[in-house]
Amino acid sequence: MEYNFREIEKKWQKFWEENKTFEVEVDESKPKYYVLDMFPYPSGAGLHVGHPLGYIASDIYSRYKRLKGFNVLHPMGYDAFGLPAEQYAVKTGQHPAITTDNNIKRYKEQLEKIGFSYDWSRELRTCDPDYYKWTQWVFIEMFEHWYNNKNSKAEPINELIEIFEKEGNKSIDASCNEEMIFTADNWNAKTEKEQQKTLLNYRLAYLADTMVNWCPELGTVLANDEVKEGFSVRGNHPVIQKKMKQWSLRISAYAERLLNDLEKLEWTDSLKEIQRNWIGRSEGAEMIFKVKGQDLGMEIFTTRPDTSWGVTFMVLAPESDLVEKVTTSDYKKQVEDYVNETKKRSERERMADAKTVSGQFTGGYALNPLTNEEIPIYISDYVLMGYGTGAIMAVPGHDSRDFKFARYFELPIIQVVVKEGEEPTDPATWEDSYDSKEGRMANSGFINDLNVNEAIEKAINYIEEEGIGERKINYRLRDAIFSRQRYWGEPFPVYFKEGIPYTLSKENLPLELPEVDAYLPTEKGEPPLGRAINWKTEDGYPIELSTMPGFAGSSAYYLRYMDPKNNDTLVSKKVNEYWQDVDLYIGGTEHATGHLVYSRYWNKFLYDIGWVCKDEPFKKLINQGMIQGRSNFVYRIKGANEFVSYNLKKDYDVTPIHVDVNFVSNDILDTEAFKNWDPEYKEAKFILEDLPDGKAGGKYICGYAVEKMSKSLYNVVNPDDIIEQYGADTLRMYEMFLGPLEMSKPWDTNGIDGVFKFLRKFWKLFHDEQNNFNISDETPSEIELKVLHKTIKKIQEDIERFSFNTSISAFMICVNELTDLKCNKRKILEPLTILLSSFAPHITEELWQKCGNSESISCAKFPELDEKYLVESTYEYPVSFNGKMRFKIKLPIDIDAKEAENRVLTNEQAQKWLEGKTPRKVIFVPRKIINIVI
RNA sequence: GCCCAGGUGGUGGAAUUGGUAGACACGCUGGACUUAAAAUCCAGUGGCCAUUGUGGCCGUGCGGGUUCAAGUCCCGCCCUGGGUACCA
Repeated sequence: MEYNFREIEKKWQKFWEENKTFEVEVDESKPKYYVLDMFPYPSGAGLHVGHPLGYIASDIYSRYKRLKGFNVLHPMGYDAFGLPAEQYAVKTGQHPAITTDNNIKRYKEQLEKIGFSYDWSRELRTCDPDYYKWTQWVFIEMFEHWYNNKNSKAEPINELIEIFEKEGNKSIDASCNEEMIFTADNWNAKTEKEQQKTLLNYRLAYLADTMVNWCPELGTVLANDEVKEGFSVRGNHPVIQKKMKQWSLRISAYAERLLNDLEKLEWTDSLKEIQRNWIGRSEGAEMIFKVKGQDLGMEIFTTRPDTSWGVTFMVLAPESDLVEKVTTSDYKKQVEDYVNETKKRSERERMADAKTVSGQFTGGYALNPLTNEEIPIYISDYVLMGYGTGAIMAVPGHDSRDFKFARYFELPIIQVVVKEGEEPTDPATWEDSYDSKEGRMANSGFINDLNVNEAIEKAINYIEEEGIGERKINYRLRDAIFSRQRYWGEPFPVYFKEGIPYTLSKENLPLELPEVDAYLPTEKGEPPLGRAINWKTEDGYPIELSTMPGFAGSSAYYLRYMDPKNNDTLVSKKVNEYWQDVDLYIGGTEHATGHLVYSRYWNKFLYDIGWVCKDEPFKKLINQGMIQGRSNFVYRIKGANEFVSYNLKKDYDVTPIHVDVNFVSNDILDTEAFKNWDPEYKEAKFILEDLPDGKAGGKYICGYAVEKMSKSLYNVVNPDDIIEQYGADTLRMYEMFLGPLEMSKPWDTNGIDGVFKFLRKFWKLFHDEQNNFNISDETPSEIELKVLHKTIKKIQEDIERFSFNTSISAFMICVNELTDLKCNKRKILEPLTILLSSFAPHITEELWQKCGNSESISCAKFPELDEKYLVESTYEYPVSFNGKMRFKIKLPIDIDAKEAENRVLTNEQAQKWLEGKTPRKVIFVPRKIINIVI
């Protein structure tokens, strides 16, 4: 029988489904292992060949762990809320639920063809009310907790209220929005409404006026990670800054833990680095500069309090509340004009303009608390409201932006740091500020002559002693904006009473997404939920109109997979204690600052309140590389319907045109398919390569380029087509064979034949020349056992370090060797089949069954490595002279250095290279090399 | 600007701890089988030079260095990809 992959793959996919082969339950008798893929957003385009790369890798690892005796949880689901389905709904009127459902069906069909070992009974989708009930539930929990900095932990808001009632808030160290000190009496005298307003400043999920990224085109606010260089990540629309009342999650409270706990994780250094930069910890001091003639302080943050003697002016962000207060009447008009101008400019414009200096003097002066000198206060858009305090002390001598500003407005520049061993120079002669991370202090009072690090310490201590300010650690990480003015997302379980938000009772969850007549804002400019009929509580209070963002549903999905059908809780304690956390998480690096930060935060919160037993969700994480497209080009002669082959194009004036890669194989164009592609090319003529005999009329060779895989570049390859032609086992192995998992690489179908040939060769080992199944029960020879055990060792090591491309070449070597040995012995082929089964599950199930096994091969045991078959009695040493390999010599494995030297030097070939000289030195490295120095 | 990866034949890549550079494939060339094609099988394939054969020199982005020995370690540069940014 020939290797009929179509029949075999269908048969075993059906078998796994019917026998629930991969469904798992809590089983205390076995160790657990949790392998997770980042679940996909089911887009309308379906999967291309790049998407399954990570899924294949995780599936190989899952199947391997199962063979090793682990109880493996390996689920799949869909991140189903999101913008594209909603935009499609706006265009066509089709309900996003229907679009999403169709897309999911297509995804699942495609995924099932690849033969993954998912436990499909645990499948979940974030748009399912039974699922988002728990997203809403966690939101309510966050609303009901505050962050206690003293314990570095989230605690119930009720306990906070008790403290307020007894002693006010003076002993509280909370992560909160700006808050005045109040006493117990103050608190108790507040009305319910006032108390609720105050509590909102403490809640981990809070409603507040915030500067937000507003995207007018999408009609919604976006989180920082959803904006890149002033444009929305989805759709690439301009984004502006705007103050709006929005829900936020107090993720900044967790900044320190999110940063420190990175050390515990087995993630790549580059990914940890991205998160470290995103969290952006900087150490320094917060200082207060008094405003001259007013009872008013300007709070600033600096990492360099040592340069305080070099401060010659102050700058406020135009959006700062202080602007109005410090501005004198003489400058009111100019300041207002400048503020209005900045407001009009988008973030993008401000950035593009980074080189032009702009700003405005306010007329106000501040007092430098260290020197008591008067310094002018300016406003400028190079100071951002969102970082630090929205105000800076400017040190033009040692900061390039301050330097440019000082030059422009002709403000004084003072040098306070001098490079070691140099003398101060006149700043008037400088072309730029002097980078001052190292050096010695000058012109700086009592810290003169100290080096920078000592000076920083001494300055901070002084500032604290004098009550000017305090040591402070600042984070770049902002609270996560949690409202979206969209339809297709989780509704907030929140209603408003006198404008104050209250959460629904948990018994009433899920709060289901209501029907609307259109997926657009209302005439009043409210979000689409403003169109919902009767969108209020039983008591008639209005319900929140925004919905939650995409990352809400993906923040705890890994927990829900553990216990997906539980109606009483997100995940039961017992189940959580068994599965614990994700042992291996595979997905793209694009989630580094979004999902991977949010879900760590979400998980830490659930850990604080005792719902989960691990404070980090993903122990080990691997980022698979992107599969890029490999586009092909034809070269059209300008003004003609004639195409010239790649190597001849230099003689013509041509335009390169993308051609569908499915008409091209090994860069050779199928000219007939090309003619039929588009009526425009029906009459196309071709100038072909020369044949070897010099005559024209050979092939049409296309050019190529590596680009993004995209429909518009005609370089999309659909896994369904590959499976139809070669089978899923070939697809799986070829995707792994392409190169290291983490590396980005172009998809090139050309090499796939090699893998396909390998599987057929493997199949042939089990069959005789007439294609009859034929294996022997003879005892294997030493050499056959050596081939097998060499392969067991290599495969095991490679899988453990996720080096799947090298495992595949090891399989190829093994099958080539067994073919040469004409080995068809059961004792060799059965263990080899198990080894291969995580990579190529269908063909191995089939052969396993033909060998007479009744159970699925996934229930087999991974073959034991026996080192005794690998023991060698000799080793072939490479012998090099002055580092250059010259010949090889076979020597006993246990030979000592002296004996080896003897044997080598007396060797005939060595004589030739010694040229009669005596070697100066002989280096003998056992089982490695012999090097002779002459 | 700053931070992180990476640069090896015609192509994808291998070399796990400093120890034989180019495993395994693709492609290409030649051959067998065939009326022919496909499939399959066999041989060759880093570059240059020499040759009846044995062979020699060069070679892992560039320039230096350490070492008996460097793709691998160190210093300086160039290039590609990714992250991030008026971050005080």
